Amino acid sequence: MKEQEEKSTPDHEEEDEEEEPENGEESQGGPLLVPRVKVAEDGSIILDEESLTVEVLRTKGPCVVEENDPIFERGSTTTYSSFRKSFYTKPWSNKETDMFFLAISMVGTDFSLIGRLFPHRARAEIKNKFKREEKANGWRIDKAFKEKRPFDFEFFAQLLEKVLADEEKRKQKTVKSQKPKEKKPLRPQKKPKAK
Amino acid sequence: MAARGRCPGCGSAALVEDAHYAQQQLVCAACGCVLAEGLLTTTYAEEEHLREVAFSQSTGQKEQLSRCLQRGIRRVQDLCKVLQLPRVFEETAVSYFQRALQHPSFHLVSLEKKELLGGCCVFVTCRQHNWPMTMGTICSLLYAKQELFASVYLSLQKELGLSVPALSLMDLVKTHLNSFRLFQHTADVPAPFVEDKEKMVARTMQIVELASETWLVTGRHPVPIVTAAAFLSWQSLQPATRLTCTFARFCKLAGVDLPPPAHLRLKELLEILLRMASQLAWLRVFNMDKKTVVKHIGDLLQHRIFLLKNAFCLEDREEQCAAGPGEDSPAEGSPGSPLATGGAAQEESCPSEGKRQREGGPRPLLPPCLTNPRKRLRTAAPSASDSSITGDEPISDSEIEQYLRGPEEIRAFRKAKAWP
Amino acid sequence: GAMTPGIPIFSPMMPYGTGLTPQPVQSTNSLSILEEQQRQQQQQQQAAQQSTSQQATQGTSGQTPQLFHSQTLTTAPLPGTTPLYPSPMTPMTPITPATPASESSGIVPQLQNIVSTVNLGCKLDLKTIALRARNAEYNPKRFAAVIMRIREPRTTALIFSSGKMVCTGAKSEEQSRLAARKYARVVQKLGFPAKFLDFKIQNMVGSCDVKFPIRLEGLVLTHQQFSSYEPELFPGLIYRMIKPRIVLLIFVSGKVVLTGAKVRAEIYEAFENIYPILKGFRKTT
DNA sequence: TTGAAGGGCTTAAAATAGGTGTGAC
DNA sequence: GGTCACACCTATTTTAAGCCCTTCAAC
Repeated sequence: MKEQEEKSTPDHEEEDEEEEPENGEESQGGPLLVPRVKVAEDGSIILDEESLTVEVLRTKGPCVVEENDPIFERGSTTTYSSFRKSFYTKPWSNKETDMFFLAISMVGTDFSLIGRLFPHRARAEIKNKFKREEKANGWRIDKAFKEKRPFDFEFFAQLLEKVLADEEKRKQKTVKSQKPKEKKPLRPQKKPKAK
Repeated sequence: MAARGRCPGCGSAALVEDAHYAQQQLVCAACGCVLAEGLLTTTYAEEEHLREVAFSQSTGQKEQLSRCLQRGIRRVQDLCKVLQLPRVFEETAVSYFQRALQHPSFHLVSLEKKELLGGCCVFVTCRQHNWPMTMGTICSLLYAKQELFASVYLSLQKELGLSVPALSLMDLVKTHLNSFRLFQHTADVPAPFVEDKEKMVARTMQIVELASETWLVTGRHPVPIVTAAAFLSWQSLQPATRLTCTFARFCKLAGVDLPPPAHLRLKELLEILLRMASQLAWLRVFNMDKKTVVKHIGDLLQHRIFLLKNAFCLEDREEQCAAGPGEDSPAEGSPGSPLATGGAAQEESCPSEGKRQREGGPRPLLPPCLTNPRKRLRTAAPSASDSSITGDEPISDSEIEQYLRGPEEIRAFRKAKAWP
Repeated sequence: GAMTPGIPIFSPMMPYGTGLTPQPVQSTNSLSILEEQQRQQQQQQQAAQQSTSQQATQGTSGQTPQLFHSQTLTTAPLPGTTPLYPSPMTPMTPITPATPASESSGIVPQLQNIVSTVNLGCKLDLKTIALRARNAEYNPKRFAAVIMRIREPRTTALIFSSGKMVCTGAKSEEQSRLAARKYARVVQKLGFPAKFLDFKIQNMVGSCDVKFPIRLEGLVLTHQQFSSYEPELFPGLIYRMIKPRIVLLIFVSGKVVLTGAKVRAEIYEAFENIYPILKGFRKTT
């Protein structure tokens, strides 16, 4: 389904073939390794953690790993896994933040609805923005909520577009100053209908 | 189906099928790893397909065992084989798995989670035998999402009441260094970069130990710490030719990943080393920086106990200062406690705050999270009115009405939301 | 302009007496049933608090005594936490609660979040609520409840069509109750015959700072049966205390988060229990 | 080429509840 | 094969510290 974390162990670690696969025979003898955990067999209680006798291996000798080299040498892949779900959120500029407060005064705290006012922002981004502003500038949230403004999707959409376009223009200008380049029109008119 | 056709152990694509056991197996021709069906190369959805075939031959098996259990046990066994773990591990892991599946908490979990349960059991077994297994390794072998594996592992630990020892950093050093290709000449490893494994392991362990003593390890991912320590140890063993090699290049030619946190660990280690160096008279004249201090790591490690004691105010002083950097506590004291809060301006009362690092000035040895200012959004300090609320205050209509919409607003919103 | 709800009916006079208003105990007027229920709850809570320690009442009053002599809490050799001296075989970890169990930490955990529930006692049309309240959000496809927020006390509530409500974010029991009453009033103003039944604190989260760093790897060794420390997953140590049944998140920085309490005394008791243990892991050696 | 910074995720707890996954019976 | 009884997703809150990912700034 999803991806496939590309770099699935690309290379490293193929130089250890001298290890015999059938390992650890002798390691078996180490009774110290498995102090308890005998469990299974009788099926019954196994390992009663409850009785707090559990204690733990690490306290007992370093055992296994220590001289079990043949196996140990093989080492684990230790591939550092990083893939984790997280979506990048574009930082809110001052102007966009102003628009956020305007939205609050128009619709209140319906983040889903506000999300519709910000086509490029997901509902979760709106909610996080709200929580963040609440802590950093709680008074602005209060002020915006009190200043009721008539809800006008059209008006908001056009204003936002203008604000974002200006911002983009400014950014392009910065880039242009360093490397003159053609400016492309941003945010081409999109559905104006509030629906 | 992620990386079907590739051995997770060695990366080889030379896989052959081998009919042995009741199921067919995929075996890596390069390293001999058994990539059992379903365990490493299929999803549970695909396995539903394979099930018919596999179980048609398992007639003699205990009819009691559920398919899930049988499959799971095989998974555990196969995983143990792939990891080439001692035989005892397999038995222990299987018994854990049986116990887990029998536990009411895991009866009804999703297949996706059951899939990982076996891996968790193997992982727990490794930990209990001091086998330096990381979650990253297990997850990559299972093609599991780390956070999903984590939730299954934590619930297994919680529900079965297992005591799982922490991963030993010292053991991890030995294991992890084995994947560094720096111990023999190869095309991409220049002669001066080749290092003796024993020497590097020994020094890396000393550095990791130093990191542990100086609060750089607690709460942090283990692998990046080892990676950073390995780099420092490698550089210091032959600084003349290696000091100019960057961390990134080092990892690249060693053929290992460079996890992002490793950069931070390296930086933190160098800071500690610099402070230690400032206590050595014969090094002070050199005006050390994070580059040159590496040359003297050998000396620093040798006298580390003495140097640490001198570079930081340990123990006694530490206890007094510890409270200082701890920042604020606008609320810490207790609602009405006059003493603990100590007035309003508690901001930076202790002189040993933040980055102020005047040369050698003894500063308490603390975890970086306490040393670094780290600004954080604080909820506004509780006001007097907040604490005097009884919960029975009268509620005015006007207060409630501010939350209500007027008729026209309602009309506009009904339209906006497209509701009738 | 005055925003008058389109739905009249209810109006601003009936609310009084529905249980949403003061009249704590000795109410003599209408809706005696509701009042009775409230009273019972209060008594239950008080009883619960007393059973653990009478500190609770002091704490709730807002003026927590600085000293916080918790005799009743720590005098007993840490009841549930038997593991103080876990296994005799622990290598060289001389750590043992150095404190004479009767000594107080002098630190009072601060409540950070309270979760409470209340039954409004009537079926609700969530669409209507979402449409008429500007502090509400409703997305049945995403989540089957109206999410409502008020500014004072700053809280958030989940309102279900069954009439059940969850109030979150308050920093004290009283704030949580006041907030819940306000939500109920909003719902009433929208035309529903909301009551205020079975208000109950379901969870409390507290936090504090012991002011010294903690060796989590040492703590997990001697208290393994209660701890889970997996730095690969989370930087804090998860400590599941048995009595009181509280979960603590313990960090290397000395900061501690306590959660799972039904009454604040449990938070305090749990901290007093863990404090002497933490003191055993402050030093490097 | 580096880092710093900002935003969001991880962990714990608890109630609320519909829709759907799951497996025993 | 249907019922039963859970799992478990969505959502809310809050603290802790670390890690991930992106962007943008000095070199």
